[in-house]
Amino acid sequence: MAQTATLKKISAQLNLSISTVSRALKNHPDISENTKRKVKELAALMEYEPNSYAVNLRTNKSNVFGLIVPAISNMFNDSFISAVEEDARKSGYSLMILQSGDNPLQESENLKLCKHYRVDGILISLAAKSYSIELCAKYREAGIPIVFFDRVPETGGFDTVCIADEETATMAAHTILTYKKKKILALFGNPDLSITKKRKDPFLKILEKEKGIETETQYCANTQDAKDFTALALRQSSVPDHIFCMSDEILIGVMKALKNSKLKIPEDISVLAISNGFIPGLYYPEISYIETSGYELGKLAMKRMLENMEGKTAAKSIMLPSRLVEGNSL
Amino acid sequence: MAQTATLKKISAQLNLSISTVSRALKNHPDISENTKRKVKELAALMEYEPNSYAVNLRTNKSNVFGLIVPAISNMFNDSFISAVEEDARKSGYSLMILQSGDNPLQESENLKLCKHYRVDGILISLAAKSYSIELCAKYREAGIPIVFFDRVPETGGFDTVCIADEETATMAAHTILTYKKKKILALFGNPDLSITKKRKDPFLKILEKEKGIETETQYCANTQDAKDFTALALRQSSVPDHIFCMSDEILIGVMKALKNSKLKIPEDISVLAISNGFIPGLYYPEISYIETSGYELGKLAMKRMLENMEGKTAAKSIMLPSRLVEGNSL
DNA sequence: AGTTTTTCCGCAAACATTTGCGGAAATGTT
DNA sequence: AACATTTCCGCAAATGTTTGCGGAAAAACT
Repeated sequence: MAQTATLKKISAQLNLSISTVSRALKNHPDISENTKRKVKELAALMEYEPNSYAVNLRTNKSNVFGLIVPAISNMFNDSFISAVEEDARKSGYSLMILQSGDNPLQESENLKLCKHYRVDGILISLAAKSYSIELCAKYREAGIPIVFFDRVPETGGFDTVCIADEETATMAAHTILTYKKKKILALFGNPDLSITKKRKDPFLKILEKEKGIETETQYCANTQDAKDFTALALRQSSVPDHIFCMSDEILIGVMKALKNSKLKIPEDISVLAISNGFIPGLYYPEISYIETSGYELGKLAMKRMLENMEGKTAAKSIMLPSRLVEGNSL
Repeated sequence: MAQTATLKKISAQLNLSISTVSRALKNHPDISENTKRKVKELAALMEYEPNSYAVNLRTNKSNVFGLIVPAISNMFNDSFISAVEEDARKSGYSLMILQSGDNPLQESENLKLCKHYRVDGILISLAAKSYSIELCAKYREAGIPIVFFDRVPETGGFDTVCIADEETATMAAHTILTYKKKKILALFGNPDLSITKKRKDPFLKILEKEKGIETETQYCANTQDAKDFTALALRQSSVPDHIFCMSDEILIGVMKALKNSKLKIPEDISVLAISNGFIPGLYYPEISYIETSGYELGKLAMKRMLENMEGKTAAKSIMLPSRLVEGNSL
C-alpha cells in the first residue's frame, strides 16, 4: 500500500468522475450496474476506505460517543462499559472513553474534549463534587445528546438512567428486618454524592420506624475508612449483629476488619451489601447482596442514547429495578 | 449558541480574510498585535473551537490512539488503561478503547476500526487465538505505529512491552524452593497464549531440577476450572502443600476450593500467585504474589508510543521487571 | 421524424481548515 | 525623490467527501 486510496485516484484510473465513483460505491440508482461493478472491483483492489475525517466534515457526524466515568477500574463501570460498547458497536458507533478520576476539573475537561471531537453523544457518570452540570446543560442546548447514568444530577431536565436507589435501599432495609437484627452498623459512601443520600434516607427511614433496633451510620470515603469504622464498632461493648455496606469499596474494608476478628458470618454477625456481585462472590461464605447490574444499566443507557439519535430527545428518567441475591451471609 | 463558530464567520464579522483569522489565532508573526487581539476577543466571545474533522483532514493527524484489549474488565488491563490514558492526555492525545472479548474476529474488526478512524497509533494486547498479526504487520508497513503489550506476538519485528515473564516465573519457582515445599500444584492459563508458555517453562525447568519435589501441572480455561482442579487435588491421597497460580482468575478459583476445605493457609498449604495485587489483598491471610504492575506497563507502553510519534520507529522489545510482594500465605 | 421519457453520469459547491505565495501599503535608506 | 525593506494581509489551492442540479445520450413513445 504505497498511497492510501481515494475517490479521486479511483476515478482517475477508470476515467470517471469522483461523484460517479462515490455514488457507485453507495449503490446509488443513478449508476449502471456495469460501472458499479467496475468501481467496486477497483475499490476492493486498492483497499479503498472512505476518509472518515472528510466524511465527518461533510456530514457533521462522527459515529462516536463519548463516555465519561469517574474511573474505569471501578467494578461497576467496567461491566457497564462492556454493555455500552457492545450495543454501540451493533449500531455502528464507537466509544471514546475518558476518566475523570473523580476530579471535577478533569471531568469538565473531558466534556470539552468530547465537544472538541464533536462526538454524537455523551454518556456520563458524574464525579463526586462535579460542577459540570451547567456545561452539560449548555451542550445539550447546543444539540449534543447527553445521557447520565448511575451518578446523575439531582436537578431535572436531563436524560438519566440509574439504579432505583430508593427501592434498592428499601429492599435492603426490609431484608434486614426479616432477620430480626438488633444492632446495625450501616456504612455509606461519599455524602456529597446524591446516590448516597438516595440510599441512606429510605434505608434509615424504615429502620427508624422499627422499635428495638439500634442503627449506627457512618460515611466512608474509602476502603480504609470502612475497615477502621468496622474495627471500631467491633471494639464497642455491644457489638453490632449486622453490617450493611452501600458499595463494594465499603464491603472490602468491612471484610478486612471482620477477618481480623473472631466473629463468624453469619452466626455472630451478618452482612448485606449493594453490589454487582463480583466481590461478594469472592468471600466465604459468599456475601448476600442487592444486585445493581452495571451491564443492564449499560444496555438501558445505550438504548436511551440511540433513541436520542432518532430524535427522541425529550428528557426521560429511567430506573433499573434491583433484586436480592442470597449468599450465605444472612 | 445558535450556530457553531467557524473561521469564516469570525472573518466575516471583522472584515478579515479567513487565513488572517486562522493565523491570528495561531500567533503567526505576520499578523499585527492589534488584529490578533481583535480576532482573539471575538473568537473567545463566539466560543470558537477549531473543527477537528477539518483539521484532521488537512493535517492528516487525529491525536487519537487506539487501544485494543481482550477485556476492559480485566484487573490487569484497567490499571494499564489508567496509566496509558494519563500519559496520553499529558501529550495531547485521547484514547479510543476497543475490546476484543478474546474473540479473534472481533479483534481484527477492531483493528480495522482503528484504521477507519485513522488513529495515530495502536496499542494492542492480543486475544487468545489471534490471527491479527499479519494485519498488524500490514498496518505497520502502512505507517501506523503499533505497540504490543502484555500479550505480544512471538515473532519479532514489532514494538513490544511486556512483563519479564521468564524472570517472573523463575522468581516464583525460587521463592517456592525457599520454603521447602514437597508437592506442588501449579495452575496455568490458556495454553494457546504465549504468556502461558513463557511462565510455565522456566517455572517447571527449575522445579524439575530439584530432587524430592513433585509438581503437578494443570491448564485452566477459567475460574471454575481452577476451582475444580484444586478440589480434585485436595481429594487425592497426598494433598499438595503448595499451590501456584499464574493469574488472578486462577487464584480466585483456587481460593474458593480452599475455603471449602479445612486447610489453613499457610500452615497446611501455601499459595503464591502472579498478580497486580488487588485480588490477593482481598483474602485473609493476604496472598503473596509476584507483582505485575499494569500501571507500570502502561507507562512504558505509552512512552514507547510517543517515541514512535517522534520518528523512532525501529522495533524494540521492552521488559518490565517484577518483584515479590509478601503477604502471609507462604 | 419529432417528442417525451428514461438512463447514466459530471459539474461544482459545500464542509472548515492550513499554507505557499504574492502583493499593497507603510516605513526606512540613500 | 527614487529605491529597498519591512509589515501586514488576502488569494487560492488543497485535504476527501457528499449531493443538488443539470445535461447528454439512448430508449421509448407518438
